[in-house]
Amino acid sequence: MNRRVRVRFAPSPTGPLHIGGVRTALYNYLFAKQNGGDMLLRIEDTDSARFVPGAEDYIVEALNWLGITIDEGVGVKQPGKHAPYRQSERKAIYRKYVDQLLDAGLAYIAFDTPVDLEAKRAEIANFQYDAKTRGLMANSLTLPADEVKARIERGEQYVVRIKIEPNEEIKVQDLIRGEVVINSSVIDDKVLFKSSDELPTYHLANVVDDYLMEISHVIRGEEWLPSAPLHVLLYRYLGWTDVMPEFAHLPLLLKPDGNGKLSKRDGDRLGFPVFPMNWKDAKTAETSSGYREAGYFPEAVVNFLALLGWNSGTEQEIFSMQELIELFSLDRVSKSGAKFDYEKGKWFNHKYLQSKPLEEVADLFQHILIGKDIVEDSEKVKKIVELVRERANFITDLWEQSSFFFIAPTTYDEKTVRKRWKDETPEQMQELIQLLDGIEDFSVENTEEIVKEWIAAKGYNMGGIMNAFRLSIVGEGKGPHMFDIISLIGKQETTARLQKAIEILALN
RNA sequence: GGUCCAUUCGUCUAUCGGUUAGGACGCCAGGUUUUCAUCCUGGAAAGAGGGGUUCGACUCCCCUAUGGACUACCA
Repeated sequence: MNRRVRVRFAPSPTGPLHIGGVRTALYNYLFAKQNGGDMLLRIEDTDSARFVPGAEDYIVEALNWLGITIDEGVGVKQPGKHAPYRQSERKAIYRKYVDQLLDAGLAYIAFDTPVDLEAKRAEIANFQYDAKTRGLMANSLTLPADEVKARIERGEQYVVRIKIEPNEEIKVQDLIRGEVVINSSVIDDKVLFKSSDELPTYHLANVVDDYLMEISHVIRGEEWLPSAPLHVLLYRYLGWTDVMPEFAHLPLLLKPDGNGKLSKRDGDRLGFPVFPMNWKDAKTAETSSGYREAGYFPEAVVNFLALLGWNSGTEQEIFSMQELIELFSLDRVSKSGAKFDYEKGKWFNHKYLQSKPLEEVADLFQHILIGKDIVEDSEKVKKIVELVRERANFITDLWEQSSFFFIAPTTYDEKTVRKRWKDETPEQMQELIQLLDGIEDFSVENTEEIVKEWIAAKGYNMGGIMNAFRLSIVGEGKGPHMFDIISLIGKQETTARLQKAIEILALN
């Protein structure tokens, strides 16, 4: 079948979008764009009880930040011809299909309350609502028609369940896993619709919407694989087999340590973000950290995520979104779950930080400086960033690497002092002050030449002088080339810092 | 418990019957450097186990083990 590629990302607004969901969205997007198709965003809010305000906006903003653009649906100015794209707003649409199934005898009404079901589960081991047990329950298959009618009229709550015929091999063709076969006897008569809120459950809403929205490919997490046969059956029951989308079930993102699927809690526990952006929980007032606020570039997050479960088959590791769109393919998606390796994520960001235009990085750093009430000439900031960025993984690391350019040290790293500040040092530094004070041209080349000549002439030890010099200027034994530093902070600041170091360190 | 999916270095992965099993992150060592990083070079590090099929299996099949998902009037 040759039809337009249309995929959807269909999250449930029960909280912030988590990184696994982001990857699902990304793969959908890459697939759609590669095939010149459409990417839809549909909000699956059929569970009124779990709805979280703000979650939808969060999802839209996160996708936007990452550069995963939506062509149709929620978050788009002109949502599209299949509006609305929020399932809660599509109530009226689903009822029709529920009735169609009911009329055809492919679904039935069940009155069993959660309490009844609980009791049955306690009573019968491995209880499942299916062909074997539905005869024991209170439903339109066991109750006389007039009683069913009466109960409904009385306002009794009910659900509509799919009627699964037992003992049939249901085949699902999966683009990643090949053919998956399941016996219909192990599928239970899933609830399709609940009268309590007049809303369908995921299974029905999902199939109906995918059909109506002309979805060609369903690309979703592996957790859906077990219910895929049910969905196949639903397409059949509804008479839509010929336009059933193709399925691709993505491997899961697993915890970096131990076992299990990566969860929201792992972020706090292991100290790295599992969300694209910060999220403030309205109830607990807790904030979960996000990649954006942690200093990640969206390109790095996309690149990192793209390679968690997919590879190009080459040894290339750095890909732009455009390259990913060109190269992505579902048959190079791996089948097994991927443990989430945060260290590699850092490396990706490091790579992007190095390859970004200097102006862009400097501009981002300026914002951090402003936040610290530091006002500095942009040309100078650019030079500083140029000197220190290779040692940073994140924009936020830049401060730690360069703070001494802006603020003179007030304390001196103890270990470095012990190692680098000798008895003869104060006198040497005093001489250095004199020397520097006499230099007119404070350029890197000039100061370096003069100081080195002085060291040689005096017969001093190069390392001894330079390390003490560094300690005085930086406050510890780190940082870029000394002459680069002093040329940026200037003569006056340099000599002042030396003077101060001599005074303070003399007290030890 | 049941059903389904999966299984190559610690991690992400390449390999689509014949390779010294390759790359990347991380780790270790060396080099560069006035320091710390960066960077460069090198190194250690893998086919879960057992049966088949085959001239030949990481690769195909079966069993076992292990991991994971699902098993709600949640998605």
